Amino acid sequence: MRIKDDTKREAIIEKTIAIVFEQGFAGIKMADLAKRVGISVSTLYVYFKNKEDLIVSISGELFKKVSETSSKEITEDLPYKLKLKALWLYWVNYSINHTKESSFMHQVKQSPYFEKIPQSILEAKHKMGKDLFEIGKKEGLIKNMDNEILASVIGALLAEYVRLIHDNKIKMDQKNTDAMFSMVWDAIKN
Amino acid sequence: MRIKDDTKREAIIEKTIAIVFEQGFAGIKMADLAKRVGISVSTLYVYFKNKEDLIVSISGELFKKVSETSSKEITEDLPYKLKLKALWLYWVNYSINHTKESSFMHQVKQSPYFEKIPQSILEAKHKMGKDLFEIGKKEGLIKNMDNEILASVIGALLAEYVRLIHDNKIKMDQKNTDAMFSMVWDAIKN
Amino acid sequence: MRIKDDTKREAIIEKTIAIVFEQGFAGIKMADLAKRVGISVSTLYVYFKNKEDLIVSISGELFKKVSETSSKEITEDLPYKLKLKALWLYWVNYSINHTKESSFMHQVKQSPYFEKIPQSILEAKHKMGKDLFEIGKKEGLIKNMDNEILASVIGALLAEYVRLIHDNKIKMDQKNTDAMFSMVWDAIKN
Amino acid sequence: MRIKDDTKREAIIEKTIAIVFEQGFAGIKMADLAKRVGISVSTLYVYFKNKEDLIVSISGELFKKVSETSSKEITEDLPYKLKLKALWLYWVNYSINHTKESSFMHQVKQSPYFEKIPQSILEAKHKMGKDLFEIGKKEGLIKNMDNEILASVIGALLAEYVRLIHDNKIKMDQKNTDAMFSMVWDAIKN
DNA sequence: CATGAATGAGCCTTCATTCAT
DNA sequence: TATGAATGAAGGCTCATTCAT
Repeated sequence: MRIKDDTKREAIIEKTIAIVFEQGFAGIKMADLAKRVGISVSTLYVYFKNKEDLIVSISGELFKKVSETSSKEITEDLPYKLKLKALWLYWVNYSINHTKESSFMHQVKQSPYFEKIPQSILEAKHKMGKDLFEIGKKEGLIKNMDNEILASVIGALLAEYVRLIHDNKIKMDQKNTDAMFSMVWDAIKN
Repeated sequence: MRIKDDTKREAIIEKTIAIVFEQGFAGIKMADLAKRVGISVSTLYVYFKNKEDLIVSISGELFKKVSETSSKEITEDLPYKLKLKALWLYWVNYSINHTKESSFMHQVKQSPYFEKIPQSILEAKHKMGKDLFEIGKKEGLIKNMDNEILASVIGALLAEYVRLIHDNKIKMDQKNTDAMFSMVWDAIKN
Repeated sequence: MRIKDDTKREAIIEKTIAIVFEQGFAGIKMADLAKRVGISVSTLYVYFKNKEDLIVSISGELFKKVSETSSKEITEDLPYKLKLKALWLYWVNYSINHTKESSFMHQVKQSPYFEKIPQSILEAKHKMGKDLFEIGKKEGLIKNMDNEILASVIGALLAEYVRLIHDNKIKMDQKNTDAMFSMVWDAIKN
Repeated sequence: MRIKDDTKREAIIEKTIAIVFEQGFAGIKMADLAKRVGISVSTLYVYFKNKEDLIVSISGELFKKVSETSSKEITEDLPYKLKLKALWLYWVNYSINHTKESSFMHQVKQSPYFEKIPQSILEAKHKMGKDLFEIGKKEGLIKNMDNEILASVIGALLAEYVRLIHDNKIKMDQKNTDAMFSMVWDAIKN
């Protein structure tokens, strides 16, 4: 018996993300997806139980990967603000270079599928932010606000910056990036 | 002949907004909507040409109303920061008190329906922001950035605040509101 | 109380015929028709019981009028062939000058509505043809065939000629008309 | 995987033609059709893209088949008139034995679907007639008229004959067929 | 008589999912 | 595992006709 083809699974994921980027979740039609991947509809169901499983699985994997790699980006021996900026820059770069994946995650967050993602995966992401914010607050560098708020604010401004760049409203150069981060920093600094 | 009931149109709009709040645009089923309103499906088509017309019409009316009323909120004789804060507060209050409408508008912005809204309606909204920002920049009070960016940042933070409140992550009290606005102000101030 | 307006009835009939000419029977939408006439849908139902009644009534009136006027065209003191040609010319002219009415009658004949037309009206039409053919056959001028066949053949060639003219495949000039009639005559003459 | 059943496609076509024969194009209801064939409605859409595709495809196939087989009927070594008569007889027979298909083609010609039939298919049909008429005209046997007219006349008389037979107004025997063809011939001969 | 609102009954089409090989 | 066929369950929209003033 043939073994499930990992390449095929990757292809399905890639095309799904592409479709969501282009047309949103409502744009995922199992038949279209299969055609884009170059397999038959039924084969889709060999790799994913159903449409929801497809989306939730992809979401989980994306969130997991992002939180894993970004936690590695935290360079220990840097002043707090620069440490944050490094992370911020990493995120901006990731978002720009992985536009489709970012878009996917963003859309998932506002969709009913988000609740179906295993809590464990999301917690890892929260943990990292929590640690970082607690340090900043303890050192009196950033506002003493709920982590959720701080994360939201940073996330929102990040998303806006990326959106503006993607829509060609502004360029992503040193100046704009610095300006945008200074807004972020000014917003949360004490 | 039977008299056209203006209440009926209002009811359709109200229920539509409620559905979108609960289940997003994909949740609008003409049959369900009709049932909720207490009319027959075909009657829906007496008031709106089709589903798209329903959504776009409602969107247009919402944006129009919001830009009209909020422009009235700009109190002339107040220092710039307070003027902005007053407007910000108005928006926060509007968003909180009109959660569903806000959610509707937010969702429209990210949907393909947004492009179908008559340009004239959206321009009015842009105009107000533009005027306000130009003054602030001329007086050297806020960062000399593209209006689009400033509006995005303020909008994003506003949306986040409202979302946090709605999700019961934080309370909407004087302290939090002030803190949030200070983040906004710090982000854009010079 | 206002009296049923004969002008209005005529207008309905005229517009119905126009619609059928442009889009066939399937193209008759009561709402469209009303709009074209400039009255409300319900008013349509004041003048005609329903859609079928509308079509059947119009058909009946058209067939009646045509058989009445064309029977007047039979000039008594002419040789048989010329008598027939005169009638043929009258029909051709009528068809050309009343393209829409002709088209309507033609379409009715092939529709289920045809059977609903009162037999009495159609008989008058048959009678005229019958008389004419009987004379021709008695005098040995035309083929001794069933009247139905003769009428069909003449009618078919007439319709074709009119169609060709209407589609601009040929012009309606003396030459073509003569040629066409000679085909008719050659076809049925003894 | 289940094997696609060619019989099924044929069945759909057959039932469609039957419906059109009985009730015209307006009588085609996808649900009824599916029930007649004994499949589900959605299966219909596996074989044909939509209703229009169903009708146009069937039309195309019918016209193609007819023009192919009838062109084979032209026996080379026969005097012109007899060659024409052979073809005419073939058509009459075809029309009688394929009443429903003939009716379908006749109705398509007068419907908006006709324009959707690939030009290439129709051209083959035209070509055959053209060749035949040109020979006749060159030899001075038939009237020097536009091919379109000649074809129309023959077609119209053919259709009438078939209609009369089908409606039981006359029988299809040697005598009537000969008489009818003699009308055709007399109409077009020089 | 005149009318605009209201509606029920249909009809076409889409699509995720399952079947059967 | 892989697949094309098959389908049930919707969902959007149309339209002739009736209602109520």
